[in-house]
Amino acid sequence: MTLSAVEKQARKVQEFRQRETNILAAALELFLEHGEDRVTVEMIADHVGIGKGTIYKHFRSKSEIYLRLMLDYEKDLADLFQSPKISADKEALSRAYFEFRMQDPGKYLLFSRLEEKLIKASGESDILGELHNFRARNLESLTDLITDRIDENKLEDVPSYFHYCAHWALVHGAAALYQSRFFQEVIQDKDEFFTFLMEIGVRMGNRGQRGRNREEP
Amino acid sequence: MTLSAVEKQARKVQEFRQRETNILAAALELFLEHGEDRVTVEMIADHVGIGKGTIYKHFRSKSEIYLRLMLDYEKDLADLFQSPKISADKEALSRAYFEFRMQDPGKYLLFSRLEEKLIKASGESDILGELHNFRARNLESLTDLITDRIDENKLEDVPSYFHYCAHWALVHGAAALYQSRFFQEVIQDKDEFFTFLMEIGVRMGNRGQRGRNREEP
Amino acid sequence: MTLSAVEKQARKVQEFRQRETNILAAALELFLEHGEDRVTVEMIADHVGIGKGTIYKHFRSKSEIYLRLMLDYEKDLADLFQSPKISADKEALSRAYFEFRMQDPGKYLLFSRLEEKLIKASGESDILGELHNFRARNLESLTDLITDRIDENKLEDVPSYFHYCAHWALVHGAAALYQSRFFQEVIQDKDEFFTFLMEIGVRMGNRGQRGRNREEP
Amino acid sequence: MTLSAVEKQARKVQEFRQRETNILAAALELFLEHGEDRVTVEMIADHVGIGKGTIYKHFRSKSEIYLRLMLDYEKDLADLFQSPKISADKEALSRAYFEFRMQDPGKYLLFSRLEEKLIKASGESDILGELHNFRARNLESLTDLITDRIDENKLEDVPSYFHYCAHWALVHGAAALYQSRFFQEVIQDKDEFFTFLMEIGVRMGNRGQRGRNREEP
DNA sequence: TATGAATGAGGCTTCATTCAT
DNA sequence: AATGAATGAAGCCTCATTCAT
Repeated sequence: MTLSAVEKQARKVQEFRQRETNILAAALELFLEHGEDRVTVEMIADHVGIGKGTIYKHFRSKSEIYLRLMLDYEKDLADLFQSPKISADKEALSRAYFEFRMQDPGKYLLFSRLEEKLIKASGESDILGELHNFRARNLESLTDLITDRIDENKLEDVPSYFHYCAHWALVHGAAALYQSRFFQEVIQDKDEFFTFLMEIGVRMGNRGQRGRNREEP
Repeated sequence: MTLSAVEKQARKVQEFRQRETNILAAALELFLEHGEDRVTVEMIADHVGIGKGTIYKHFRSKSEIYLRLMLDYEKDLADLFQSPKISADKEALSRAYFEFRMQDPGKYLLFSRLEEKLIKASGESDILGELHNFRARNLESLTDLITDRIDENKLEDVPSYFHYCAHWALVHGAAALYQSRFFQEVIQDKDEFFTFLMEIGVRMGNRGQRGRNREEP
Repeated sequence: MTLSAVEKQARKVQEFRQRETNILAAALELFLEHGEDRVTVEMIADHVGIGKGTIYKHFRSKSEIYLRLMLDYEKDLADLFQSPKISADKEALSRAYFEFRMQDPGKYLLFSRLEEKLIKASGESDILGELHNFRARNLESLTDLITDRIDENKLEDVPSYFHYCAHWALVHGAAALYQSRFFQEVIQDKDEFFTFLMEIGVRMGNRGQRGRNREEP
Repeated sequence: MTLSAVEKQARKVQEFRQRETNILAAALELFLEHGEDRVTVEMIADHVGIGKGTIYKHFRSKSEIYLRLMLDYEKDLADLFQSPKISADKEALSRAYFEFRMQDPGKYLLFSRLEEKLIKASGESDILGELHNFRARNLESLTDLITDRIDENKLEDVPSYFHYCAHWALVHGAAALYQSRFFQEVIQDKDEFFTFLMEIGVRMGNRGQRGRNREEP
């Protein structure tokens, strides 16, 4: 009987967590579909099938939903950076990073936008501290990887952040391109094009040849 | 006297036009400073020193201000593409484009954001048609330029939009990078870095060498 | 014709001011009737016959309505203190002050409550500064009056604020008593009683006789 | 075993009562610190260390907590009125009453506020009946005391409620004065001042001398 | 044409109270 | 009896847009 009580308690907690997950999922879905500004807290609640007030048991404000979503996404990215398979291989990592962002460019850009928004709204307060710490840690491991490659003369000898920032820029732009209504009509062969773009990204900053062209005589 | 009446009329028209310019300038300034969502029509009017209603004599809605601003910016870009000096030289054009966007990344990203917003808000209606037509025309001339270079074996033989889209992506990412609060702390030598990035952009997609390659014979 | 334009403008301003007055009057009436917490901004608007938003053209927040009401009331009181007839006669002033507060005890207590509320809500910010300055100025003139009377040996020789604070306390209590549902049933002859109380207030702190006892040998 | 069951039952009841006391104490503390409007039922529960729902096993509503608190306070006052030592001596009683209210003016005013609030909120329903009965009983004994003193020619010959109501007013005002942010800066010597005020209260309404009169032979 | 007062839909958030476990 | 998650009414405030002058 005591066990059953414990079980019940556990189930309750479980359900509560599940609800949080549901809220986040619903919010994300709606944000992606309509844009975060056109999604109200009430819409999210309705979409989950709960009351408006319940959302505020889980999140202090709409902004906190933004934040949680961003954090979760950044954590997923961290897993990538820590994955033993690829975290040691600069090219593999480049590709994995590219693919991570591009597997849902809308999501990536959503978070990009949210970050700006939160920064603007929060004035000086350091709401995004945790997020930025996270990201900084991700980049640290990169620095090592890049420094090694520079020492091996494979990468151009510039500050290591040149390399990863350049890569970040290309990937970010790729996502924006992917989402752009205008370019959607221009880019007829998406797969081919983004493969092309990814290869540029992978080789970008290589010594003696910036780009992916190894078979040069 | 009739002349004076004509003159008066002309002055009036002149003033009216000037006011429009002022509104746009004020709007742009405020959007950049506070973010478009936190700028009200009233703020714009106050900043120009006119009444709120007057703005609606010039623009049907706040969105139309967005649109006009975007259009004007795109026109400036068109001037670049038509400039005889650089429109024939792919590298020069690349650089000029990069610099055009990066001379005020905040502005560029503002319009990027506004475009998304308008698309989301307008549903299916084709508000941005004019803008997109404009842009398409700009790209057309590019296509020729690129095709020629491909024929000369200078550029990789892929559809020409591969080239300019890749370039667009990099530039877009560069702007985002420039504006990012997080990366502002990472990138210590902005000038150097963005020169590095521009050079990547300029050579990107070149045959036999993707990127800039100094030690090439 | 120019005149008529000017007149129109003046009338507009006049109407705008009138509306503000109406809002304040409506707010006061409703606050007194239902208690400030049970009165919504919408109720006030409805009572005036205007839209909710209009209220916010005149006042930044509900609190600012509180504040304006309090300030207006305090100004009325200031007129009393500056009135040449009574401002020189301590007893007359006492009576006038008593009567001022007691002519609408509910109003007085409303403002008393609002003051507490604003202080609690505003944390450290000095919203009530203007109000308190006002009041302080009112008290200054009192200090002189009282000092004189002390020198004439008419009032007990204690710090002058002893006198006016004691008086304040009695008047405040009188107002509370007047409004109290419980004491409304106890006090059968209101006029007589409050006259009695006022006389106590007037003589309070007199030398050799605290109270209104004239028939002392 | 039966005994133990009885004991258990007794302990349960005991604990239940204790919890009620705790709730009331926590509520009072929080109301005093933050103001009753800014204290939620949840805050009270947290402060006691129990669940929010439990509070509703003890009190039907938040208002009922108000009521119980007020009643308890009024009971404490009743003890004073019934205390044999002072209940026979009008002056001692005056002082004791003054001190009772002034030993925690914030508490006194809190209940004063709550009473108004409940009256306003309850419309016509007689929620405060019990409280008022209580209070009326307290005053009855006073009436006798005062009547005696009037017969002895010590107090002015006015309805006895004149005397105690006047006193009530002064004490109430004293409490308000004590709590007032504005007067806190004015009154530099609190102890001295409130002693002064109390003495006024004690002698108030005395025959031939209203107030304390030191130079009496 | 210029104005700016008026509007009211709509968004976010709070919190007393309920109720299933 | 105890719990605390869920609820939704209700309140405050914003702001794009309209319209009478």
